[in-house]
Amino acid sequence: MKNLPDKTVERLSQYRRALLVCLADNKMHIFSHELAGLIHITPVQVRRDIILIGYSGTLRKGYDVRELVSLIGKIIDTEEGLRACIVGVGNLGRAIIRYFKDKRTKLVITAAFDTNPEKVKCVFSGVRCYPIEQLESVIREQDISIAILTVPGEVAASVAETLEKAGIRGIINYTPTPLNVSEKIYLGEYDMITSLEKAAYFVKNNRGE
Amino acid sequence: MKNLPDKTVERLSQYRRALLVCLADNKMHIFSHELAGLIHITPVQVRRDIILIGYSGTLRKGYDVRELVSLIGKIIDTEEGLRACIVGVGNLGRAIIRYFKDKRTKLVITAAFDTNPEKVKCVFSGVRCYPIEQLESVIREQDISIAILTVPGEVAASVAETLEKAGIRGIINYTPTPLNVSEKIYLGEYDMITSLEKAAYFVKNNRGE
DNA sequence: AATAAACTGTTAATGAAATAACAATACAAA
DNA sequence: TTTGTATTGTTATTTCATTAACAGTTTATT
Ligand SMILES: NC(=O)c1ccc[n+]([C@@H]2O[C@H](COP(=O)([O-])OP(=O)(O)OC[C@H]3O[C@@H](n4cnc5c(N)ncnc54)[C@H](O)[C@@H]3O)[C@@H](O)[C@H]2O)c1
Ligand SMILES: NC(=O)c1ccc[n+]([C@@H]2O[C@H](COP(=O)([O-])OP(=O)(O)OC[C@H]3O[C@@H](n4cnc5c(N)ncnc54)[C@H](O)[C@@H]3O)[C@@H](O)[C@H]2O)c1
Repeated sequence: MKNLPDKTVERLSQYRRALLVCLADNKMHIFSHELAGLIHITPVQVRRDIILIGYSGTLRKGYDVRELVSLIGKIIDTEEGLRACIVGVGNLGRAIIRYFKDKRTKLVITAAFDTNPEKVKCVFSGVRCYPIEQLESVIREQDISIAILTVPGEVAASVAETLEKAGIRGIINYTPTPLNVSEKIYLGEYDMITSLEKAAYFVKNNRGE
Repeated sequence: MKNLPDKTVERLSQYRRALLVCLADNKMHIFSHELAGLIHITPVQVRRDIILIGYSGTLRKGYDVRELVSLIGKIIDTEEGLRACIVGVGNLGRAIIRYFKDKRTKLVITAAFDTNPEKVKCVFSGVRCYPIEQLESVIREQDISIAILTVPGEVAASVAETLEKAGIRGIINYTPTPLNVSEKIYLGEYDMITSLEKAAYFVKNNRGE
């Protein structure tokens, strides 16, 4: 499959989240306008995305939810699954560990790291916390591809360097410190202040979404 | 000032974050390529954004950091400041409260809400937690414009409804439940699973950022 | 049958965002 | 001076994303 647009990839993830809720409700088919409504976009966009991934629905019946979920899985997930780790088990790190627990089978948080001796060896929502010194060895042993960075901002850069040496392939940075890593590594930076300031700007200017 | 593009608004927030670090380092001028490097974009884009907000630098000297910070403030912030609240003081809620503490003067978290009697009346990083029953009155009294939603997914929709009744103008939803609120209300939905799955997709396909 | 309604799928048009190309100018060095 | 260099600011172009328009199908209804 050719490279999908960035935005489509994001929406596929959202579609799947919504579709899994449908499945849980025993809803087996869904129309483009229903799916669109669930995530606040237009039906046309849903259909375009779906065409883009090479699926098609049946007229007057909509899309088969299970098939669509499975196809999105084929695109986003890997056969063998990917493993992720949390670096920095503070409030945010723990929140994320707990949130991910049992959410996905092909994308699992398998390890956490911290410097605090009290946290090391603890198990948080089923995830073992290792001392930061073992970061490299654990990442290699467990074949962890993605790291979620929730350490204090001051140490983010040095931790990122260690992650790079350990052969990590993607970093999600929740730290306020922007990182500089090799081009080869996928880097996602998320700062809640930006989210909130964006909201503030739109509220100030009386613009809805 | 005319309505700025969405993306520009986001970048302005990022610029300011970076610029504040510069100021703290006593760096008084900055070139477009320096600022660009700090947030991984191109110098041209920085210059375009800056032109868009009606500022101009001086040749061979770059942009005046303080002036730029102040101008971005004029755009994003309001004179009197905006207030925000946290609804749901769990791990995530506490992490956010702590993170925002003392970060901005014009955008402040002034209240938190929870149903848990043990949390009510507690003060988290300087922010008082009120019982959810007082949500409406506190929002009106303190003139809170933005709510950050970090309650369990199951109650998100009903809390959002209460927020709407209380006259909230923006909601930032970290809950996995997509919300349906009036068009008038700014709504930002952020799901970490989407961020992680996006990372997984790009890692799988060996594409960097 | 014929007609209407409800969808999907596709192509065309528009709009937004990013990039490229380059003109203009200040400063430094020769 | 003159020339070269670094940097901003502007316009043009390209790319990407969204929306609009509509053609085509299936089903239900008369
Ligand atoms: N992006 C956002 O929106 C957002 C929101 C909240 C917090 N944050 C940031 O996320 C980070 C974590 O926030 P928090 O509230 O959980 O902080 P926290 O202080 O509770 O947690 C940080 C954890 O990192 C550990 N740590 C310190 N140095 C370490 C190192 N070198 N290696 C490994 N672990 C180390 C600490 O022991 C602690 O457990 C901070 O940088 C904070 O600014 C970001
Ligand atoms: N978007 C993300 O990336 C992300 C990441 C982690 C967690 N989450 C979500 O954020 C939410 C909070 O996560 P958490 O780990 O902090 O959970 P948590 O269970 O620790 O916190 C939830 C808090 O909400 C309170 N609460 C429950 N019902 C309430 C109500 N009706 N009104 C007000 N408060 C109420 C609880 O008492 C608790 O304090 C969950 O929905 C979780 O799925 C999202």
